[in-house]
Amino acid sequence: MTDALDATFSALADPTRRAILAMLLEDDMAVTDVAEPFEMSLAAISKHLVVLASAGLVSQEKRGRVKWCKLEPDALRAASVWMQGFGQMDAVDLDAFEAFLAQELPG
Amino acid sequence: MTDALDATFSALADPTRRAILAMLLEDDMAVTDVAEPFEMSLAAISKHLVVLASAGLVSQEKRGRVKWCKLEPDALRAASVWMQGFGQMDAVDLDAFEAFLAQELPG
DNA sequence: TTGATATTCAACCATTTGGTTGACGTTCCG
DNA sequence: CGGAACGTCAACCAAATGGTTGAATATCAA
Repeated sequence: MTDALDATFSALADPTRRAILAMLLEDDMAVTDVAEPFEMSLAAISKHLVVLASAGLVSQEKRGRVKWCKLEPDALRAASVWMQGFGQMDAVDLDAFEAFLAQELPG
Repeated sequence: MTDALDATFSALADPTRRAILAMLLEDDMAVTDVAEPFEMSLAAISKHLVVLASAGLVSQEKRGRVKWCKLEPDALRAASVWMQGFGQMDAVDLDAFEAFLAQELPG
């Protein structure tokens, strides 16, 4: 029942996780290096990365001891489309956007 | 410390709240009418509207007995900008986007 | 005034979330 | 081999979240 948008938005709701995404925007990083600037345990960052990965926002690949974390911007696309629809209320494609939204309506 | 993006994204993380926003996209509505299609108490919907309102995604104006709920698409703009940055990683304005992100990086 | 409608408040509950610490399994290096 | 680095797991904790019910507060209408 957990929608992909649920996972995406709740992953984005935490400032630590958004900061991680911003760091990964510049480069792929090891878990330890992701954790370095934060005043928080490595285990906590590891958990945040699990959340980001299970939302598809980040992929992780283990090479040797090191687990490399990579930003996956495609996963943001659906959520971005969702949001842009609200910003463009007066645009011509409102019907298509509402059809997309209708998938989420109850009943 | 609670960033505006925190509030926006965590408000959007709930499917009931996203559905409410979709309903309000079509028209302003009273709280009771917002609640009608959901299999959930009115009090629960009232709480969801408080969350949406405190994130600035919805405004509420009481006229008589009825509290009218109105979509506020502007509040989505900052979050939308944030997300679009990730989708446009190869765009020229990457520097400006990173400057914006830098506000969220830890000290 | 009496009663129905609209909405919130308060108390409560179960579950999830975001963090900690310490032990653990891997992998590299000397 | 022995130790250090990388990362996760497990148990625990406090606080937040999402829901319930029942009482309370306004407002309209007869």
